Amino acid sequence: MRKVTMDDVAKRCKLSVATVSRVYTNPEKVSPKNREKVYRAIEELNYQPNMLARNLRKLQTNSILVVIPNIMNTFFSYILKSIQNTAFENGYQVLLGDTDKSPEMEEKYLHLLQQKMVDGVIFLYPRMHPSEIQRVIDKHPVVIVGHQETPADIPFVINNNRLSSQTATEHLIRLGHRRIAYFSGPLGLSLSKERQEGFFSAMEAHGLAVDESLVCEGDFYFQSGYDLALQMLASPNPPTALVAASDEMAIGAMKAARKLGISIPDEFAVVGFDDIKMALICEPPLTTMAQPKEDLGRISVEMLIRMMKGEPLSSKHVILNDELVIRESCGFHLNRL
Amino acid sequence: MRKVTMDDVAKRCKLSVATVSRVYTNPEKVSPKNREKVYRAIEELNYQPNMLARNLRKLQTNSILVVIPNIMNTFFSYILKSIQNTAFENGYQVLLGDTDKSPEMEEKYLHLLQQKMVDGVIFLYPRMHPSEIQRVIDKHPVVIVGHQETPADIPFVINNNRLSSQTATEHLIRLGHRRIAYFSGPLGLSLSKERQEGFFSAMEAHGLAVDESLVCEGDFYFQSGYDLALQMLASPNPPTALVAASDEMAIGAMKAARKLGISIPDEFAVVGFDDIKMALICEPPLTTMAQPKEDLGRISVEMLIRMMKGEPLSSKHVILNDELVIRESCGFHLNRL
DNA sequence: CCATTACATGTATGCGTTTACAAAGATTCT
DNA sequence: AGAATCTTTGTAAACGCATACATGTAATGG
Repeated sequence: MRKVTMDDVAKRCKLSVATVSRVYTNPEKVSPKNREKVYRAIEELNYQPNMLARNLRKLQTNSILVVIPNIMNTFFSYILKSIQNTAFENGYQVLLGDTDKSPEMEEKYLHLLQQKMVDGVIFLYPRMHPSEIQRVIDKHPVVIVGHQETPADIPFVINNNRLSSQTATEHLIRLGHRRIAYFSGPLGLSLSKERQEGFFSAMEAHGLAVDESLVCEGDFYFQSGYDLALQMLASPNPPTALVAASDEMAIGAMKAARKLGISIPDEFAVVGFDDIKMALICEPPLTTMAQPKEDLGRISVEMLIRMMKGEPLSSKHVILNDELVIRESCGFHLNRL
Repeated sequence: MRKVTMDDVAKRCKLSVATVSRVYTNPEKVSPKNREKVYRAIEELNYQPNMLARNLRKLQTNSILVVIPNIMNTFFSYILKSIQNTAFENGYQVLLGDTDKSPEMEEKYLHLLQQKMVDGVIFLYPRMHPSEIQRVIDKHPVVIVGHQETPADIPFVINNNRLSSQTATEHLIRLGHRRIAYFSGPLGLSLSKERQEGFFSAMEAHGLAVDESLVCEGDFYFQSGYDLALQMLASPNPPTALVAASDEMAIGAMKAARKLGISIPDEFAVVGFDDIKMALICEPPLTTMAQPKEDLGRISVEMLIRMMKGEPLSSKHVILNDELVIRESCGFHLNRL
């Protein structure tokens, strides 16, 4: 029982390869009688079309590449999951490109486009410079998720970082906090800057001074939130609340507070960003700006598919809104705004 | 700037396609002088070989499929990450197949093998029946991770569930606990059964009776641990310790304990299984059996690559040992065994 | 100096499909 | 009935590369 090709099934049912091929691509073009014969032959021989040949002939692979900073991060993997689901429903395979946040890796993966290994790519939170991206992809279908600094007109879908950060900050202000700290992500990233701006503008809008010593740059991860908070909370004039640009940092900060015997939310309120799985499970459950992860994934795939099919995009840039989910880390958790 | 093929670069440097092709596959077979010319032409034309053609010609894709129950689960995604890294280092792409634990999805993804879309697959924690797997893969390279019920001789790499569960239980026993609860995973899975056996055998070995009302079947996830513990801890005669077959369930149980005002580890000790990221971050940090996730991933890829190359396997079945990492959820956390 | 070998290159075939085109058969219309 | 049209099928040419084989050229040995 060696490899069975389309020729074999053609012989088997005494038809040409062309008609056999047609029952796959244009079943309605072949007579019901012969179609039946072909199906039977396929069944009997347990034939499966060779995708390599099909791909070469059609010059497409029906697969897309997802370039992702880190699959271990549940925020990213949630989006990835949404992407995979949507892709699968539409008959696309997804190739995984975990970059460990390295621009070099990003570029390597992008080359799969010119090599025709994938028909398109979804680029999650790129670190590469936009103009570099443009240079590499050279008119291939790409949609970017989570980053809008794209002078080249690459389609993207993002959330409204500035607004959301503002909302988070205002939540704390409304709760009576005046001395509020802010932990940002790496400021090299535009989304970090946007979120930081949102914080500043909310403070300003309410006539609150920002103590610069209370705004620090982290790296989005747990440890940095922990370290930063440990130091800050032990200082002479600690903040009463914190806006963190990621849930992990927020949770790290809470852990630091607990270590110092500072109770949350009574003595220290914190709000995070992302709504990762842990936000619900940690102690106390974290109030956070929930990003529309599912939509980010789904919409990006839908856009990409349209591009790959050469259909027009209703809009090249999609901006989604986040939602403040209030749990217990800020107090007054029964108040729905 | 149209699609540039190997013919173009051949013309450009006034050589045949054969020699151009050879600088990719057997550079040493072409004279240094011409090799240089080819390189230059490639550079000038910005040529990238078309993988579709190459794949068809060589009847292989240099990519592997990873079938995975759920990428959102950091335990799985850790292994996936290790797989991706190893694959990348060896020049392989990884295609993602998230199944949401559905055997039907598993089977669909497995078909990519016969369709030649991938050269081999790594099958993480399959739910399909082994004989079904055998039927579908039909002599293609496959290695299974985390499941050994494979009458068909498919290579696998697993951890020693029975032993580890025993070790975890003994840790609690040594700490003086006698009334110990056990939360298992779905008992349809062989690894759940193995872990449960380990628990029972440890108890028996120490002459301890197992109260059947204290062993419950969960589903590995947070919520089930929470629900089970909430009920059990509120009962008249609660256990003083718990062995959970997953970290998520363990953390769920700790959360339930906290809700009931039961202090950990003083009134209730718990040990988990897996050593997921959250185990370090949760409160208190969880003592757990750490699986060799990195090795599980790396070794499975290494085995698969050998198989794809037709090289012999030094051993078809690899069994790795877990490691008890002692943190604070059982007390006496300064004691290294 | 020619026979033998080693090396470098070119020619041409095939990998397994899809599809444009041609051909043949069935159907409709005048 | 013959022309015109539609439907169904077959023939053959790609798709872009790798490679067996043939050819040509340089190096080696007697």
